[in-house]
Amino acid sequence: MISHKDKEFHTTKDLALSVIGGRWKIALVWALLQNFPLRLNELQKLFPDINQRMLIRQLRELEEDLIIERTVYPVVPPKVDYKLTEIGYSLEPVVTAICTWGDSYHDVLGSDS
Amino acid sequence: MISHKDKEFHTTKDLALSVIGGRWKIALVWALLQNFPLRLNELQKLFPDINQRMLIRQLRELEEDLIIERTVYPVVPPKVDYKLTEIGYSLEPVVTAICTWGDSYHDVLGSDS
DNA sequence: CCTCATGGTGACAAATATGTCAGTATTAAC
DNA sequence: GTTAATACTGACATATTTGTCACCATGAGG
Repeated sequence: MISHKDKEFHTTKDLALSVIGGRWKIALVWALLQNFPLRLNELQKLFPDINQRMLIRQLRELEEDLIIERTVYPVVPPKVDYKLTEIGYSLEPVVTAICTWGDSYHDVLGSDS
Repeated sequence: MISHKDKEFHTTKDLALSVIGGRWKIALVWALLQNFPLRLNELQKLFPDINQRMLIRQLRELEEDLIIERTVYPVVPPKVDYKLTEIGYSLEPVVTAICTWGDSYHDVLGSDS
């Protein structure tokens, strides 16, 4: 059994899904794969549909799961940025596979209705 | 906007996640990638932790999303089997990427505590 | 002092996803 | 007539995830 955050998983793919399964997580990882370090307000501009509270929560969870790294600069006004860790960066093939599949799935849906 | 089941998605990856995001869906697709057509009771044996109701619901959703195909044989006792459609089968790279990443993530977790 | 920018937090509400339990239909075999 | 196998369905309870709203702290610049 794999144990993580008080939950138990049978397989590593269940573990993987628990990490990347959040509503906005793949999107956040995707954004961070492209634009290296991003500040909170930059992320808010990239994802106007996520409210700030939710955005922060998803970022915190990704941080707990060691996918991203949060850096606080001791300046005023505050500056904090987020970037992928090594293991986070290694999600690239997953994100790519999902995007690629999503495109072809979208095509399939489009051509049968 | 991509519209599907009354929901709107900005990107195809959000669409993809809405299809494969269920608690057991990747696991089900993974099982069907390996053992071609599977009957309900075979799936129940493969996943003893999913209760029947939930299993059927996930299967129905995958069917609605055109990932799997359900075949009913007009015999008694009833026989029904499930197999991947072509677009469902094309999820293979996604499932593989998730499994591969899950393994390395598991290793990372293991070696830092 | 007042305002602004930035990056937050806490309490709570609503929505969605999961899980549990009991019940249904068919017909063949005993 | 009773049981057994298979594949379900409906009503409901619980858990988990997401969203909303109001609020806080800092220090610079006016």
